[in-house]
Amino acid sequence: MTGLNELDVERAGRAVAERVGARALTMRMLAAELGVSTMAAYRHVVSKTELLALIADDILSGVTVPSGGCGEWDTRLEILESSAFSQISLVPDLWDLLPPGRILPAELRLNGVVAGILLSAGFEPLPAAWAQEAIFGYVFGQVRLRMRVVSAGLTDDRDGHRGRTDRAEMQAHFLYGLRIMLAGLRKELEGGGAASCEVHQRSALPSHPTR
Amino acid sequence: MTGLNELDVERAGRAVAERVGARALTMRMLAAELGVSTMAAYRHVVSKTELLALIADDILSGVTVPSGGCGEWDTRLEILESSAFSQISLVPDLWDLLPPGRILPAELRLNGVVAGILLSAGFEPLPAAWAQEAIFGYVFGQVRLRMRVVSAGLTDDRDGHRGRTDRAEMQAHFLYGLRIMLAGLRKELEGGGAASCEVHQRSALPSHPTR
DNA sequence: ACCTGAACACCGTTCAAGT
DNA sequence: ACCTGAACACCGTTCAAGT
Repeated sequence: MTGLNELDVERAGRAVAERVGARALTMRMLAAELGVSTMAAYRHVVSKTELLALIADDILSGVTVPSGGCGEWDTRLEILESSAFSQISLVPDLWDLLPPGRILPAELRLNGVVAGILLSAGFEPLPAAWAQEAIFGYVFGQVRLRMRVVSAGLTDDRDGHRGRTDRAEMQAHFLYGLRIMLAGLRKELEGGGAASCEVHQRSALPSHPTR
Repeated sequence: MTGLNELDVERAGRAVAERVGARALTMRMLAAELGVSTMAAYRHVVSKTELLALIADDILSGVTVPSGGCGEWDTRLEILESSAFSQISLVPDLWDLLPPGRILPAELRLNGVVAGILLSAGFEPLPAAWAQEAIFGYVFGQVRLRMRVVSAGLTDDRDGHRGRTDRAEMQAHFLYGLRIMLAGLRKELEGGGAASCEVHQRSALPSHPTR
């Protein structure tokens, strides 16, 4: 046929990464998946790091963006962030290996959507940006925590459907915390900015370990 | 002298990791820091992974645990988690490289403290556990986000104290989201469990990317 | 233009020696 | 018991050839 193209490489990379995790993914593995020599992929992606960025962008593009008339702002955020959580969970380790200081196009788009939802809810621009980062931080942190927990609890793995139960439980835990956060945001919206006061008060937090 | 011991190795490892990050830390670098051959450290730590676990445990041991009479439950949580945030931020990449499914002793201890604070606040055991995981997830997620942002914004780095400003701003953003979360928890405590309802309702979340 | 195979500069770690 | 130096099995990637 007419040879590889970037999409082939990205798809194969994503497939392998979903199976074994982004950390274990190897350029040689990728080549084997494509049935091609080790260096062939480099004709279409400049580096492994860049390949991972492509995959991550693709995965974030799969996040469900709720339409405007899809309920209150908090329901819309819940839909979006739940989808983000399950999408991000698809490829283990991927978000540990992304090039630092690099914002993916899909990430930017999602940030815009979330900011829009928060603004429509009545937040001022600055608090909206903070809230958006707080939520995103929560999502990423939960993905990380879940990975660690899942790895830890493989003892009762006798029947095959334990993994399924775990996924549902993961989602439940994630949703619990997300709703806590949304409740806090709702309160912030009504009560008027209790969270942002006195941020500069405690300038020197204890950063010296006791050892 | 009487040679190396585990503490020497851990301290040198931590020092190097704080400078260059846990990802860039190399066993050969560590040896150079210790003024010793590449393999010498292996007499005292079984692997690089285990060394990182030691460092991480040490760092978490430095988290400030507020004493019982130190204000309301939410103030105590704020103190503890702020300290956790700044401690965890000390060594870049460390929490990306920790052995999966491994709970550190210091982590266990902190979990216990947080759980105790939540129980004393009036949470039932199960919601307390969920809330604790939600908070921890947030903390880890913020550390990750901050690393990415700091790396991204190195353009206006002309005067030397830009890093300081960033650190303060990081803390401010972190605190904002944490207080949102605490406000949500307070509401949960009063209003009675709106967050945990209907977690099994939406069994199949959209996990198929549009591509 | 696209692919290959050998090679390079790393890495964590094993192993046989040295003291 | 502790340390060393060479070596091994990987990695991502460069480079000179091949078609």
